[in-house]
Amino acid sequence: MKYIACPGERFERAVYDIVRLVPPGRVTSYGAVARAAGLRHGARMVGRIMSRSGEGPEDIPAHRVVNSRGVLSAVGTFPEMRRRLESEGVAVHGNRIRNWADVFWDPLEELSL
DNA sequence: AGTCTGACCGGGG
DNA sequence: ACCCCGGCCAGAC
Repeated sequence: MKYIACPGERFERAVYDIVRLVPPGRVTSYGAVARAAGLRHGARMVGRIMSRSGEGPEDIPAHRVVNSRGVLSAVGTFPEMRRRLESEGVAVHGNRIRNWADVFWDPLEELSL
C-alpha cells in the first residue's frame, strides 16, 4: 500500500488508514503519520484530523498518536487518551510517554512504504 | 486580503 | 532535558 502526496480527501483517508494500523501498546506521532501519508509538513493537519476524528462513525485509535517528543499534547481536549494508553500497557509519566524510543511505532519503517 | 490560532516539528542555545 | 524560534498549513474571523 502506498500513498502519494496529495492534499485533501486523499490525504485524510491515508491518515485514517495508517492510524488504524498502529498496534495496541505502541504509539506514533503526528509528523510520522503525515510523512507516511506523503506530506512532509503535514503534522498540523494530522493533528486537526485527529481532533475531529470523534465526529464521524469511523473508529480509529486516535489516542495512539502523540507529538514528536512523546508528549500527550491532546490530553487537554481528549482526557480519556491517557487512560486508554495505560490500559494498553503504555507507561505514561506526567503527560510524557516512558521509553518513547522503544514504544514509538514508525509507519514508514514498519510498513515498508 | 490580513491576522491569529492550533492535538506540530527540528534545530539551536 | 528544557525553552525558544522560525517554518509549516488550513480554517475561522
